[in-house]
Amino acid sequence: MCHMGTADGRRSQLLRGVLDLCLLAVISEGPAYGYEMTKRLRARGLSIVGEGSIYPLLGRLERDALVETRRAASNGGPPRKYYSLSPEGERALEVGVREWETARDAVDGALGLVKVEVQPCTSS
Amino acid sequence: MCHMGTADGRRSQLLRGVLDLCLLAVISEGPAYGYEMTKRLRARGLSIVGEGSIYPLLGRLERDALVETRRAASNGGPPRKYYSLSPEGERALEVGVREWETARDAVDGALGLVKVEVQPCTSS
DNA sequence: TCCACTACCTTGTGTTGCAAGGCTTTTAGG
DNA sequence: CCTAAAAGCCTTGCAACACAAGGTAGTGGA
Repeated sequence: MCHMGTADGRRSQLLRGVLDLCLLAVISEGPAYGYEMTKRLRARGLSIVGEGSIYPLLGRLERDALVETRRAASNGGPPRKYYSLSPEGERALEVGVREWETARDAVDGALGLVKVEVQPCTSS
Repeated sequence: MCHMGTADGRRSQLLRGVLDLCLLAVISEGPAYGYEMTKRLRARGLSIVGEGSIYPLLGRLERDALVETRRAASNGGPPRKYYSLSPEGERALEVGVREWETARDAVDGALGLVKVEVQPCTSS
């Protein structure tokens, strides 16, 4: 067996409770299969997301009926399992994004990071 | 015994790995005792933070020598345990804030939330 | 044949936020 | 004096979950 335990420590905990949201967001932009999602997420800055993280998560999303699955053969390798959002999944994504924004702003406030009001630079 | 378990569900998980940072940030603005920190955090939008969350966390911060403690009598009640940042704590706060910003931006990107570039409105 | 890549999944472990409850000291009411 | 409430502190037990590691299966090239 193998166990390393604390690989990155804090950073891996920062994604708690948001990874499923990220997955839903990725799926919402078009059906995808698990192996590809890790690459999509990695390309977006979530560099540490591995397969061991997302497959249990995808299973949970499927169990909660937030995603629908469909099998399709691949050109080289085992058949892919494509995930797409269910109507409930879309709603969960919207709700989750709002929850994330709220929590994010609260943390920014607690950390003393100034929230910048966006104002157009028109010469009034 | 008592166990409720899933009180809020997702929202409580969003604070994973950031609560200690929030605590360090609160302490960095002046020594504080635990009971008061929950109120300070609540006033800043972290409405769900309870004592059961922060006391084990404060213990961990103390064990890791990120904070220093000092006892002081209170006007009514048991003596307060004031926490203040150690030099290591200040450094950990800086590093942690940067990690949070990175993770936050990555999540924003993965969720498709547009990042606004801040530009000063000076008449150049 | 052997290796590498694609693609899926499971098991085990450590961290940690939280509910619930208990302890101590002081002040207020009766 | 006795009780109750509040201010403070702390511990126990649990469930959630991200991750490392490893396992399986199919295809194609050296």
